This record gives sequence, structure tokens and C-alpha cells, in this order.
Amino acid sequence: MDIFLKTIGSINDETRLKILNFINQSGEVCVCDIENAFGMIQSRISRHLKILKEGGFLRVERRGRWAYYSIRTPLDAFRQSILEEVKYLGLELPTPIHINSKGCNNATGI
Amino acid sequence: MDIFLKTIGSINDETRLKILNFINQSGEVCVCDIENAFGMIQSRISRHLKILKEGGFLRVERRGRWAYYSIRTPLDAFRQSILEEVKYLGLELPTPIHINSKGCNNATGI
DNA sequence: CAAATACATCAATATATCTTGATATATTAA
DNA sequence: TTAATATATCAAGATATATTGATGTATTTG
Repeated sequence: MDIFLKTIGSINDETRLKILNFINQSGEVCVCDIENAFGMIQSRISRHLKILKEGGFLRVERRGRWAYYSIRTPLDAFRQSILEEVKYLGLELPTPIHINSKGCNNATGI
Repeated sequence: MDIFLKTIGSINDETRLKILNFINQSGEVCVCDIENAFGMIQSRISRHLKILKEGGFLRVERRGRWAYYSIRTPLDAFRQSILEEVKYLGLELPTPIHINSKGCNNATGI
């Protein structure tokens, strides 16, 4: 029950749906990629990623100073069906930005 | 997107999950059935039913002074998968009460 | 080592959602 | 018609969640 509510709660937010969709279509991205793509401050993105991770949708891998987020695999059927549903919501993906004012340019991972 | 969030929001609450599960296993029930079964005040149940209805899970049919709620049919695949998932959460169903202090005893509809 | 980068977390505020009690509406029964 | 029942809705307070800006931590670079 608690896990279910955590999962549901994690997708009960427009920003997180967009982030989830973005990662689903991008593959592996680091926090600053999302930060740049969405034009939102880092703490906000970081918090949403944590919630999506705790909702069971994402995995993180730290490499150097970057944290790479991607869709967790294997993903159970229920979360897969959610991902599919989200995919067809017609959410506009932010235009991918590959170079950042600060130096992060790991838009597609590595 | 708005519809999706409304659907997700409607199941993002423990009480509503229990009500949804209860209706799913009971068939057609009136508000006072749920009120009695869960021991919650009427306005609370009524509000949750409205939210579940707006989330696309329920339909209502008014007959006389009763409002009978049941799972909406046909139900799209996504909401069906949610119902299935909820079904296996191990939520304890309240013991069905058929006779009420006030007079409602329509526990199983009709 | 010192500075910079990438990310996480915290505290404060804003916003949304839930619960309760009161009230409104409609239907039926007396 | 009056009273009672079943349900819906509203207003107020309580609780939860989101956003921001500040700070903390680890890693890399010079």
C-alpha cells in the first residue's frame, strides 16, 4: 500500500511527468541536462528525481561528479504501463540543450 | 495531461483506494453502504466518491433517493490495470454491514 | 591544497488536498 | 404538507506537497 501510494504520488505532478517522459525518451541523463532542458533550478530537479526514484521509476548511477538517471530496468508491468500512458500524453519535450553556461554538456550521457 | 493527473490524483489517497477496492468487489453500492462499512462521515465519503468518479473510475446512477456507485464500464485498459494493481494490495475490506442505525440497508444494491 | 563543479538536502514560504461540521437539495413517507 | 432520509456542497482548519534560496558534500581541476 505504502509503496503503491509512493509510486502513484511520484507521478502526481506535471513537472515529474515531463521529467519522466524526458528521461524515457533520452536514455541516460545527468541532473544538469534536465536542469538545462527545463530551465528549472537544480534543487527542484534534484528533489523531483528523488521522488521518481523512490517511486520505483528511476535508477541512478554516479560516475565522477555526475549522477546519471535512467529508467529502471527491469521495470514491472504496472510501471511500464504508466510509462506508456505518459508517453502518449502529448507532453512537449523541452528542446535538448547540449552546452550549458556552467560547463555541463553531458546531454546524452558521457 | 489534465485528465491523466485527475486520474492519478484520484487514486493518490488511502481512503479512496479502499473505497475503490470495496466497490470493485461489492458491485453496486450506495453511499450509505460505504459510510457504514468504513465508519466515516457522509460528507467525507461523498467527496471521495466524487473524486473517484471524476478520475474516471466510477459511474453513478440515481434511483429514488439513493445514489448507486459502481465501477464504470467499459473501463479503459489503463484504469483496469490500476484496478488490478489495487486489488492485489492486500487492503482489508471492511466487514459489510447490511443494516444501518438510520435505515439504509442497501448494502448490495436494491 | 584551493577553487570550481555537480548534486543533495534543509528551512521557509506558498499552494494544494483532506477532514469535519454545517447547510442545502431532492425524494419518499406519514 | 411536514418530517425524515440520502446525498451533495461549502467553509474553516489541519495536513501534505511544491518551490525557492541557502548550505553541505563529494569530486575534479589547476
